[in-house]
Amino acid sequence: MSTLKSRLRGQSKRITGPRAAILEILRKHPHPLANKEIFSEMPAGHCDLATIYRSMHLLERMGMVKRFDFGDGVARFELVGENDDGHHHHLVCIRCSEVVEVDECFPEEIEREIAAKNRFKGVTHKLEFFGICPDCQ
Amino acid sequence: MSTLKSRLRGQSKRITGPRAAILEILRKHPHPLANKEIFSEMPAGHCDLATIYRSMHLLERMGMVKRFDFGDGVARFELVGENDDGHHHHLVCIRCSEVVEVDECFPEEIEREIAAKNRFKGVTHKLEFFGICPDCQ
DNA sequence: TCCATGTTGAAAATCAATTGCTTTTTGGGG
DNA sequence: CCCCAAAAAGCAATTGATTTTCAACATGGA
Repeated sequence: MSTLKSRLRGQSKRITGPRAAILEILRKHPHPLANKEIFSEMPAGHCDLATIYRSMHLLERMGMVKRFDFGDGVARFELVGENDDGHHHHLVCIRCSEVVEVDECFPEEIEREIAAKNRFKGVTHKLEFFGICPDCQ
Repeated sequence: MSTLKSRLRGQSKRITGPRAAILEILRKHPHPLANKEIFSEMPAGHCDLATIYRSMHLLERMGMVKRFDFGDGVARFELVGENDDGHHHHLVCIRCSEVVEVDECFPEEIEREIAAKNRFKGVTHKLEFFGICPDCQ
């Protein structure tokens, strides 16, 4: 949370109730959360949904959260750890939507080859796995 | 086109102007097209956008087109070749949106490991690369 | 404490995609 | 070649996620 404060201050952004609440909610959830889910986790006098959308953009720009796309038209966010760029992938059950974090990543050498072959710079990737979880089989 | 006819007939679906036009447009475009792009490529008395949306669902279900998601909230489609499941990936320029087809794929062995480790069945993946193309650097 | 500026709430606006419903087409049968 | 039921298209309205507008409000440095 101190990280949040210093980073926000560094950009003359303010520490507000909604922002702190959002980070608190993300901190206690191990999986990517949709804005609506964050919204419904909001304690009591919850804030406006638009505020959550705005906050997520801010936090994403600051590199404090990472956006994930499971292809269902809903953006989900995860807190990014201290010394971590948040780059990782997921295995999602197409039946129940259970999400498992995946440690494996696309091989760097191959990515470099792809970049070189096409003369692209700054190449990254988005990768998510889909399947049927043990409970849904 | 003959494939289209036989496949459509086989499911008591009809061969209509809009469907033929859509496939014709996809055939002459080597890259994934958004529904709106297909719409604007429509000759003269173009059909309704809703018809394109409905047709894409049908063609996707029939395995004649493949849906791709570049993370910008717009679905794009590509024609699937005869003896091909259409599974491949793209390298997209984040500046000008140029798209290059990528032959490389996520290593099967690793995908199998991921599936096994988590006891998931029927695991597949969505993978797209992003970077800056030669012209935009 | 005061003030400039960043933020929020609330409602309206966007945008892609979907759906309801009426009118047209398509294609097998006569 | 014409008829008809079913499939498909046109068109308008709707949904859902996300964004924006704008007035009211809160934060933090002076």
